[in-house]
Amino acid sequence: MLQANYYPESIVHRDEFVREIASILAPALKCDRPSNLFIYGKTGTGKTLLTRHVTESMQEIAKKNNVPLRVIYLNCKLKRIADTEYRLIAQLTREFGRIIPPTGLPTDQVYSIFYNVLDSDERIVLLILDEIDQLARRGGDNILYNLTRINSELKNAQLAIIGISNDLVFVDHLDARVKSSLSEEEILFPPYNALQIQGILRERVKYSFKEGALKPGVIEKCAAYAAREHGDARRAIELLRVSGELAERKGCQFVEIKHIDEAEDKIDKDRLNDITLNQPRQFQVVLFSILQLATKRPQIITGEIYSIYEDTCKKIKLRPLTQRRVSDIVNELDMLGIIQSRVVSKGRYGRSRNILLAIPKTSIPQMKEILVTTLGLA
DNA sequence: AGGTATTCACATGAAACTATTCTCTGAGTTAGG
DNA sequence: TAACTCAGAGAATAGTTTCATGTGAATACCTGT
Repeated sequence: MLQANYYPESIVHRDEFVREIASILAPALKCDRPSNLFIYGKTGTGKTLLTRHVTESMQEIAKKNNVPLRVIYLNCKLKRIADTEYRLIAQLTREFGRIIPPTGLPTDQVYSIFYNVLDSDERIVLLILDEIDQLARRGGDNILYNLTRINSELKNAQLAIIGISNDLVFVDHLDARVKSSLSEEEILFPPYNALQIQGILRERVKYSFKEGALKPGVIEKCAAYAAREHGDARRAIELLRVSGELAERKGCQFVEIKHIDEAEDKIDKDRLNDITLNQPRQFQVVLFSILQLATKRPQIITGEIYSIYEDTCKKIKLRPLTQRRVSDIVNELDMLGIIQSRVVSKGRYGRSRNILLAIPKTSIPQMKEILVTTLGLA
């Protein structure tokens, strides 16, 4: 019950935003095109949740009143679904019941199929693009440009876009035209504070824990922990869930504060192991090289990594990648939060990236172990 | 001493390439009328 | 002649390589005092 994809009935501490979103989108219920809406805020602040909540209830009302309203939700980060221009349009077209192959067609052809289905009936379409920043990053902004302009080509249907992003500066990098039309309306979601997170947790606890299963202070501690991490409610919920599982597995009657610490530890470890196991081979080799170096000294630079990396490749008979690519891989490991890197100039001695391991020392041996076995290093 | 100019060791960007998966098209083939 | 088969052309994509250009400050190299 306490899972990330579970959408609660009631929404706590966000009434004003519900109202705001609803009022912006309201014209859709009268068959008018609402303004495009752009919502941004950090992860776990309820952006997606609220948007879906509002649009879902709108859909119900529309159904009752026979308004031809269609809401489409797409997460642009989903690999192989909607993360490129072609796939996005293809997926949209599929939403209208057409079958579009995953590859093989020219993009403009898919566009025109999409125009046709979309325009085949009179209707209002609300397109929710979650993590829209990913889309713009990978595909450039002409996808968004095309989408925002689409209305002028439609005769019957009308399309409004709701963009959701957790990158706060994302809009600034957009083309000015796209920017202005995409954010006709803007809403900023602030992070929750500890008190609000407590409220959210209490609400959820009602459904997923037995009465009195939590020792006093547990919720407070969870909330405090999450608030420290920029008010991410999702994290708080996950923490509570894992604590519950741990307590249960140990046969404890109550969830206690110590379970939270254990849970925190477990979540981190699981995440790390998961990443290490599921990365492509080349990533694993790079990571292994970093680990090798990191045990010797705290600060590492790109050049050192590359030479160790080359040696390792030789050992396991893997064709080494170029330095250029390894540099990118290091960058991606940074994104994943395994390392922390910073570009520094060391004057006469060049310019490089200073790399620090961002994982607890205690889990290094375990990670190494995993890598050694999966890579087949003797 | 103070001021420029160099220089290192990569970073960062853009374009082009490779291999894979998939569609569409049209020529050639086959089977039935 | 209609239906079928199958090779070839063309797309999209992920993951790279190639080529080109950028960069910040510790040093080297002046210059005039």
